[in-house]
Order: sequence, then C-alpha cells, then structure tokens
Amino acid sequence: MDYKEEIAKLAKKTSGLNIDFLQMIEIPPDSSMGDYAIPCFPLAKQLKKAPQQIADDIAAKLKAIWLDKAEAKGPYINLFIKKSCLFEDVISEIQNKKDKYGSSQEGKGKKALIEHTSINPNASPHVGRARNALIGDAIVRLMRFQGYKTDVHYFVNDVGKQIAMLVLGAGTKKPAFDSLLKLYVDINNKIKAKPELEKDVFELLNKLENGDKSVRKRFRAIVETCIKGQAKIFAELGIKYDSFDYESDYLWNNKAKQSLELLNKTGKLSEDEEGRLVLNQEEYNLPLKAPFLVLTRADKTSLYPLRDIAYTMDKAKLAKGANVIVLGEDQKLYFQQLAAAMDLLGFKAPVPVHYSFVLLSDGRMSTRQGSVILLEDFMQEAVEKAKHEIKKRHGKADEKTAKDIAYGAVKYAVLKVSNEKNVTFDWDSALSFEGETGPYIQYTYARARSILRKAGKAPVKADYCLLMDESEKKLVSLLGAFPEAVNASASHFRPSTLAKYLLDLSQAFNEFYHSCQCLSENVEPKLRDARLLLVSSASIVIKTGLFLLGINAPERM
RNA sequence: GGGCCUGUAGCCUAGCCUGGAUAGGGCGACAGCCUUCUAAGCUGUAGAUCGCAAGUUCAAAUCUUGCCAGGCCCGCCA
Repeated sequence: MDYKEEIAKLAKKTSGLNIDFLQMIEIPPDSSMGDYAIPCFPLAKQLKKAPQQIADDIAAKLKAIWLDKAEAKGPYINLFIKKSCLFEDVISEIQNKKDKYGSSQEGKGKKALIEHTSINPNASPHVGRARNALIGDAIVRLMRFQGYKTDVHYFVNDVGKQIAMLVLGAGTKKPAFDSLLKLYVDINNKIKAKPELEKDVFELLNKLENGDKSVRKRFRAIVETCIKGQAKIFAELGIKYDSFDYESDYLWNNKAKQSLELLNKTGKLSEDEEGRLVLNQEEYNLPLKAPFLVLTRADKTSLYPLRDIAYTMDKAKLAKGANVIVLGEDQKLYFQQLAAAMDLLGFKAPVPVHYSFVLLSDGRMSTRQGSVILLEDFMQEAVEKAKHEIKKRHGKADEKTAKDIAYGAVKYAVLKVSNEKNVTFDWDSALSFEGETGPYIQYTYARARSILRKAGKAPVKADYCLLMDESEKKLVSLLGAFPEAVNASASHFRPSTLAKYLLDLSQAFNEFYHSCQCLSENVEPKLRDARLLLVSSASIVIKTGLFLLGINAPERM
C-alpha cells in the first residue's frame, strides 16, 4: 500500500481543498515525529490563516483505518501509520518477492544498450579508469534489475596515435600485458626527446588506415594482448561485456567513410585551409573557440570523432530502448559535439553519464607518465589485507571470502562517491574495512545470516505489533524505502545513491542488533518469530543491494 | 577569454534536481561497552558562520546573480 497516496487522498477529502497534497508530503526528520508529515505553510496564503491553525484544524479531522493518529505539531501535521499495517506491508512483501523486492519492473519488455569502460588499449587499467567500469557495471545491474534487457558494449579504441606509438615501441617483439605500461611510458619519453619519431607514428597510422596487412596485424596483436589483459582483470571483479566493438573495424568496413558522405549531405562539411575535413556546428552554440569538429587530418586519414560518429550511429540503430554511455568529465564538451553531429544526421545521441577523475595527492593520474595506481595493484593490496584481517579473527583465511571482502572494499570505495565529485586516492582510506565501507555492509549481512543459521527453521508469519523498539521501527522503515532508493539510483544513473542507502540500512541493522536479541531465552517465541522475519528481510535487502553494486555478500566473515 | 562540475567540522562525505521542523554519516580525538545472536560492531562527548556577498521567499545548504578557490574542457590526442 502506498501511504503517501492514501494520505494525499485523505487530506484532500477531509480538508475539502483542491490541492495536490502528494507533492507536499514528506518524511519527518525523526521517527518519533511520525511516519509522514504535511507541512501547512503553502496553505496559509490560500486559506488566509496561520499554518499552525490550519494544521490543527485538519489534523483533528483526519481519520482512516490504517491511521493510528494525526497530530499537529506547529505548522506540521504529523501522521502515524498503524504499526501492524506498516510492518506487515513491508516485511511480507520482502518475504514474498525475495531477491526481486525493490524492482519497479519499469524496464520490463524494454531493451537497453550501455557502453562503458572503453579504455585505451595501451596498458593495464588504473583506478581512475576503473571508475568508469565500476559505475558502468552498477548501472547495468540496476537496469537489469528494473527489467531492462541490457547489452553491454566496450568500444576498443585500437586506432590512433597512442596505439601507433605502442606498436612503434614494440617493434617486432610481442610484449606481454604486464610490460605494456613500461613500454608505453618509454616510447612516450623517447618521442618527447626525439620529435622526428612522430613521422614514423603517422606513417604507421596511414598504412593501417590504407589496409597494409602486416601493419594491421601488428596493431591487432598488441591490442588483443591488451584487451585480454584488461578483460581478465574486470572479469575478476565480476564485470562482463556482451560485445567488444573494434574501432578499426570502422575503417575496414568503410563505415567511417560512409558517415563522412552522410555528413557531406547535410551541407555542413567543408575542407579547411589546411585540407582537413571539418563539420560546422555553429548552430548548436557550443562553448568552443571555433565551432568546428575536425574529422580528418590533411591526408584525409580519419580522426577519432569521425570513427566515433560511425560507431555511435551503429549503436543508435541497435539500441531499441535506453542508450547510455559512461564517459569521463574530460569528454563532456566533446560529447556535446558528438551529440550535435548525431542530431545533424537525424539520430538520437545516447544519454551520457559523466564522472570526475580520481586524483593522486600530487596531481592527476597519467598513463603516459606512468603516474598511476593500477587497479590490479589496488585489488592485490586489498586481498592481502583481507586475508590478514580474516586470519586475525579465524586463524586461517579462505581465498574466496578474502576476495569478496577485498573487492567489496575496492568497489564500495569508488561507488560511494557521487559521480561528479573528484576522488583523491589515498591508500589508507581506500583500504579501510571499517566505517563507511563495503566490508562494514558485508559484515552486517554476515551477522544477519549467522542469526538465521542459528535459529534453524524460519517462521512463516508473525505478529509485527510485537516489534516495539525504536530500532526495529527504523529498520522496517528503511527496508520499506529500498524500492525508492533503487529507483532513484537507477533513474539518475547514480550508484552512490544506492551505496548510501545500504550504509544507512546497515547502520540501522547494527543498532537493532545491539538493542534487540532474537535468540536469547528471555525473548518470547512470538517476538522471536517477528524479529527473525525482520532479520531475514534485512538480509535479503542487503544482499540484493550489494549485488546491484557488484559486491558479493559472504555468509560468514 | 569562454563553458561545465565541485566547495558542507582537522580530514572525507550525504542532503541540492523537487526550498520547510534540531544540516545526516564516516575517519581521526576523547570517554565507555565483549560470561548473551560475529567488537570488521555499538553508545556517548567535543568539533559546522553549509566558500564569500547580495537577491527571491513566510522559509535558502537547497533557487537566482556576482565574486573567490579546486577539477575538467575549448582544431589535426582519443
């Protein structure tokens, strides 16, 4: 039952006012003030009465079977829902729906396409780039949970100067994945010291674009090594892709060229004074110094935007429903240019989800300079620490649990921060297992599961009126808020919203855990049943929530 | 020069879209709580002119404008 709606209806009927109360209803800051509240300020003008008076008048008249009481407190009408109704609704719904609880199913029957990660295939991913993958994966999970049939795409940027440099650096050797970063840094330094080497880079690119078989092979070999290495690391974290789309394919299959022709038909394409093909985007009023998107070099070899336009057109054709792309904040303006080009071609651009960079205490991460924290290293450190912590408690550590905890910490540390906020990477806080962390939430789950294991057979129903403690009430109310949290998180593409919710829920559970016993002998059997169902419900919701963030919930830790 | 994002206790962060009741958390500090379901936990204390200044409003962390600081971007990188 949706109490907000019921309250709105009731308030409208009793007050006789033609006002949409639904918008006005809010949740009081403290549960002792009621389950819902209606602030009466907005009514004051219309009724020409003091809001306090209005609250008094209306509160006295509000009556419904599910309503325990309505009392005016200053200008607010505070509403208390009958506990039996409120608790019954929430707990039985969770028990019925189990791991489906919280899904709005609003994507049912719809499809979604999402592109994320799409890192340059030049080295092992650093934690800044990993932010893309982690946010992207959480969005994928949220959308699937909401019922969307979701395809995950990874655009492999295997064309361009950066890769050509790597190919040049490798020469005839076949470097291993682990050695790519060093190779990449070295060749960057080498070219910096000897700029005439750039000529070789462009020559490689030209040959690649014009279909030189051996050059093509050299590119593919090194890119494959890199993509395999990257995919393995992400797979270790439970992140999977349905399709790796190679940028170079857009050269071979002529789609880049074809989109150039389509753009030409718009009349906005022209050659600039140096022979490059540029797209006029004046009409879109983008904050650029010159309103042109450069699509080719003077030798007419393609630049990234052209290949990206071709790719984005393909995605637009493929995307039957939602079309989402996760991009760094550095791509914001560029993406607007891409979107403008799509608009010109009559295609709908994807919805961009932007995130800010992970910084180091002494500045930005740069693969080129080798000043990075590699995701692998972060994961490894976390696993070491998890093993150490488990051994401290249980004597020996099993690999699976250690990884669950370690990766939970890694993921949560990244996902709990709002997308648009910069993160300054700091080993101590990133590797913390206490406080606002993944392991804290996992620990909460393990505690709940431990109670349920010891309880043996689970009760089927209970009298929820017996749950009198403040901590119990708070817990139920948070459990009831899960669907809304999921919906807010999914619809705004903000995993941090769900991360925050799970933290609040875990805190509420731990407070309950400390103030209410379940299995103790002096707990009445009926109360025990009610509490066990509450614990079971909390465990279901925590597990589902963690799953949506891509975090495993170990049964013991 | 222009545009977008961010600014909340010593440090990190939620709330800002959709303005309302004492601005939530966490780390660190200090004081407590394990003979009772896992102390990776819980309770309490101290710590905030919500960057600054104006404006709108009965009411501003939240909306508007200006300024300051940090991040990112603005033609042949991707």
